[in-house]
Amino acid sequence: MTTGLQDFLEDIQRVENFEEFQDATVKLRDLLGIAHVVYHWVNSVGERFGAGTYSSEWVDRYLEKDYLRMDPVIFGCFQRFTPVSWKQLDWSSKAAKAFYRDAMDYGVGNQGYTIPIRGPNGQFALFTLNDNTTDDAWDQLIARNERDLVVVAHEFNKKALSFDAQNEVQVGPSLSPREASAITHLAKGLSRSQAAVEMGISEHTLRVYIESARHKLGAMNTTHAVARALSMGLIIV
Amino acid sequence: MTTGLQDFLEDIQRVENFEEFQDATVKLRDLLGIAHVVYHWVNSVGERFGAGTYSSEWVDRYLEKDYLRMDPVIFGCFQRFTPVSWKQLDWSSKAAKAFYRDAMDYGVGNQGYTIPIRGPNGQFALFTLNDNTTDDAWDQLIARNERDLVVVAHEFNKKALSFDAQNEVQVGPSLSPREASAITHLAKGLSRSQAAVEMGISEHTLRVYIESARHKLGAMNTTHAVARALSMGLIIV
DNA sequence: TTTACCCTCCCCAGAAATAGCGAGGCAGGG
DNA sequence: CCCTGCCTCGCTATTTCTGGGGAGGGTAAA
Repeated sequence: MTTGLQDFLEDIQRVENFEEFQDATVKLRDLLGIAHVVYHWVNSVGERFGAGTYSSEWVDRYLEKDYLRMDPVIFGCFQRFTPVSWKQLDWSSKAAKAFYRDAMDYGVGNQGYTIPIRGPNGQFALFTLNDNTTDDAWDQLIARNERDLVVVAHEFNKKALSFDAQNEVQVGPSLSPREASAITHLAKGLSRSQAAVEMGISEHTLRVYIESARHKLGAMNTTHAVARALSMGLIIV
Repeated sequence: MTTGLQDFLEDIQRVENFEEFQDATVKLRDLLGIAHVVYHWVNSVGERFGAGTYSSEWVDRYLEKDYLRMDPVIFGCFQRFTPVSWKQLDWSSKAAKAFYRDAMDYGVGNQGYTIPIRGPNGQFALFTLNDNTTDDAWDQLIARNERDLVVVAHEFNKKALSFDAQNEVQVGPSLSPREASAITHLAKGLSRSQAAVEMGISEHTLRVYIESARHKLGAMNTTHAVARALSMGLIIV
């Protein structure tokens, strides 16, 4: 560790509740001398959890306007493994530009760096640093802390997951091999009859797998089941 | 960084092909003075990519016996976010015990530490350290390198992903807001009629969006379209 | 201004999926 | 040994989707 982040890691590990978690984001912000530090996650059921230094006005507006569905940071990170500087993202669409302007108006800085983190059952979280500064200054800050930040982001996520585990006793469903196979074929676009041929079983049997998978996944129909299996990482197309 | 892993990180970043990737695992093994270092990724469909210091006999046997389906390391890591020591896993089932004995016979050490890593589109990889030593010695080694190893694991995965990306020339399609919205509702489990109500339009209109999205995505049916939109990261449920 | 894409609405017939019931065999863990 | 979970197959009626065909108006870029 080349900066003071080493000590900060110890702090995170002592976090025991949401308030302390929130405090940790503030502390990290001050430590780095930047405008904002934010952690939030989106899970496959649509629940959300977040902490950070954005103003509550901005958070409310973000939710109200459903910016989640047009935020280039979300989209960019969703398709990527590596952290991204916001500059690298595609802000060309009209919606994205409007969103960007709106964010600035609510005190979000022009420079951002977001680390995507993925957990079990399709959990997807983002850890973001934000500031108002020049490209050069920002790049230097990132370059200096790049590796440590990955570790910090993971520690934040670990904590967030541990909070969540208290509430949810469930470990997420799992599919039997045949169920997974059936759902996978459907996700590839095969009809039930085609999938049955592919698997060498009767369509009736295949249907039982789909039904069974549907129930395990708590899905209302086949399409929903496929969507859930995909976002929980139970199948891969 | 508290160990020599700092320099090693530079090495990984210079890796340009599979041979160098493989060499990097060997180098890390020697650096840490342990028996094995292995990176591999799992793709529940069966595709795999891997590099490491396990003997080819063991790798072959692993595949031949389909150990992927009963390996407690795979299972454990799949449900977890944090790295695990193999000791913490559940080795109580008959199949797991047989697998463990077999692994020992093929030169795998009794101590293991595996870091799960998840990427876009349900990518799931494992980075494993392995050695033959006492519990105490192993715990100390891990404690000393815990954080650095997370970074190292991520660098390995980044490289592996970049090799894979060379093969795929993807310039995905994009959906119009209404199309994306329609597909998102279907992915949430709504029927066409429900989704139409939700969007405040007629079911006929909704159908046009779905059709249009289907064509853009090159999908054979609605389920396929939803699956593609999800795995391309075009929608978020 | 033209072109292109987006949003909205309509009809119909055939294909496919769904919900609800059933049955039996086989393996593993407690 | 029993129980649970998995794999396999069957029937029927109802609902939903799919694949064609239309039409008109809006906005934005070329």
